[in-house]
Amino acid sequence: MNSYSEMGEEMKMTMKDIAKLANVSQATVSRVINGNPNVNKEAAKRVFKIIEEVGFKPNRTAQTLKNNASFLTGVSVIDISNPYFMDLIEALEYESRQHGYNIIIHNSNHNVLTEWDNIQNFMARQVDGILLVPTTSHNLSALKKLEVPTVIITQIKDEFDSVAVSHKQGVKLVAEHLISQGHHKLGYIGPMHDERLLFFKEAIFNNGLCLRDENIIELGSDSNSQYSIRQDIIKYLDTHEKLDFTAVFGFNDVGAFEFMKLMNERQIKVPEDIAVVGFDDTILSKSLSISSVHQPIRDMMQMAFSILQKRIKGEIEETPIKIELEPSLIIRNSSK
Amino acid sequence: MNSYSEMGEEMKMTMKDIAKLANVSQATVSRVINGNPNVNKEAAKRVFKIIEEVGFKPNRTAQTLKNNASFLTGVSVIDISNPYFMDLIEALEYESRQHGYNIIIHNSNHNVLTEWDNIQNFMARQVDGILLVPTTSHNLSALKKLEVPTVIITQIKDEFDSVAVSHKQGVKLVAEHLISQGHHKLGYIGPMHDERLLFFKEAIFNNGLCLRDENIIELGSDSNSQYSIRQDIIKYLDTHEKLDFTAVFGFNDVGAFEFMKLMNERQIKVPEDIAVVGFDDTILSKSLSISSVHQPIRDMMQMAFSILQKRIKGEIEETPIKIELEPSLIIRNSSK
DNA sequence: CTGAAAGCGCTAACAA
DNA sequence: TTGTTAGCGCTTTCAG
Repeated sequence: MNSYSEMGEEMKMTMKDIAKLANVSQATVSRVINGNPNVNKEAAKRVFKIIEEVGFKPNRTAQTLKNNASFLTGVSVIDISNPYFMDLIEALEYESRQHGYNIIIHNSNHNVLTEWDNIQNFMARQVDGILLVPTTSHNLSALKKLEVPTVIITQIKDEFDSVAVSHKQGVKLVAEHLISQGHHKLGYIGPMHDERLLFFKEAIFNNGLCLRDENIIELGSDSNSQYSIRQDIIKYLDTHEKLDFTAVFGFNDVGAFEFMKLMNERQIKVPEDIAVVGFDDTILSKSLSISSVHQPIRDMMQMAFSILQKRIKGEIEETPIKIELEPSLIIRNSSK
Repeated sequence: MNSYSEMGEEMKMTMKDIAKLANVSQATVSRVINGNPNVNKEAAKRVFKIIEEVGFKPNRTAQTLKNNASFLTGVSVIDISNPYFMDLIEALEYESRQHGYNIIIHNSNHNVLTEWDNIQNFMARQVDGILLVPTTSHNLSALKKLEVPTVIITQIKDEFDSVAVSHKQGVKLVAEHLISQGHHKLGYIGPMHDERLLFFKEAIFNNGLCLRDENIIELGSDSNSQYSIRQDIIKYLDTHEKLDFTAVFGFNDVGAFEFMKLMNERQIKVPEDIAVVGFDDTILSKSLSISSVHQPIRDMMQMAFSILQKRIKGEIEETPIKIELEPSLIIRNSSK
């Protein structure tokens, strides 16, 4: 009976234990595991056999400490309950697995302080890189100083590698679609300071129309939970007896979705009375058949990860890489 | 001089650096950080100041190695694209953050091998514990041998701490609800081997009725993606000219949801022609107003995490803790 | 109160 | 082809 199985409670094996069992030095075990060719075939075979038998796995923590590489990536998103970011996470879990990486996921909840906490935690955990959906630009300069490989996702930010869809183009598609459907009075659901609002106004203006302030259903920019979005829309509806627009654009699917549900509840017909278009093309727009701007999430995350990898390996020059993909508009029942 | 400092990249600070700057030994820095009271107030203040100034964070990897505690938890779920598991992940991210833990999330994709990979990876990463939504019971005995603190979630498994909702009770609520609505011919959407099917049959039988085999829309048990579920349902619909049931129970929301959408597409009225009930009460059932069995996810994950913590600290006896919560049925338009 | 030193599990010179 | 050894950054005796 081997000494390792003598105890009822088997201790966690280390290379030292394997070495003893295989009658080699611990360094040789390390060599075998790391595929170093300068090892006697017989010895290697012995080592492999033992490893197999006892199910040994090298301690990644020790490797991280020694190699200064953790194969960990930190991911911070602004709202984990939004299906869009869930899709992002799904894609990232897949993508990182393909490359032997693991991810640590954090929700910043639209909170700048929490986001900074997240970043600090990533650093303490020795992540090799960070993928960030930033709350605002608030933490970016401090993050830059940390000099940790970082790719900003879903937004394009100065001085950072960034992968995103062109919001401007996506919003333009929405505006032109609605206008081409004969809508002249448009509305918007979303935060005031969002670039999608600016682009929407711009696109409308370029078509000889304009977006009236009264037709903006403002959402609080910090608390974008489904519940608070619903409340914000209700507040608007309660203070506006009659809606002065025939088509509305939700800056994201959650906004469009909640609006859609409220319309249903109030017996207002979509698209007959009001057309609705969302953004992100999540399960929300798919389920209620809401037109929405589609983002190629898989591609985006694949690119983001690939850039991050290159950055980690130092394979690319310092100038930030900006990738802006073209979105497409998926037209569904809510706007035709 | 290595390539990093040549490139002007500031090296990562260590306790040694802080010690030098504060004119104390590295051990003292460690004491200060860990709140050891036996440190000169002045010295401590100096150390704190430096730490603050340079933004030092102790290396968690080194701590893990030394302390044999990582404050990492491994989470493996069977289908990350299912909103139900996304809700689970959201709750776990929140819960673990509250306790200073981080989670590593893996998708096993209903694949036993992938699940075992995930577990191996968790071990290599030195997680303090594992939260597992098991694919099958296949890996459980091997997992047991690893002697790592583990809590099984969403299912109750022998020999393991488990936290779940009573599937039996949930399914019973569904059956009784449908029957009380006057439905005598019932259908089921889901895998053949799932316990929910057994419980459904049982509950129906206890009400003097039975579930006919022809009314089972079988879903492949290994590939539960939204797409394949849809395909399975389509296959059934294509081979059954007329549906011989007036109410159907989807073993999860994805099944109910896809069925619902197909009914809409084929102009079959819900609930007039067919009533639909799902399971999990996810955003899917909420969006299409499908009745569904609600699971108290936040509570479940809170309990699961709490048990895991106690297990990690060795605060509880060896006999597994089983927690089975009562589900509730949320009745919506799809069945009334 | 404080510093020196051992060691967590691993990798990578360096010798042999 | 091997073993010995020196750390990676940290915590914790053990002396002083």
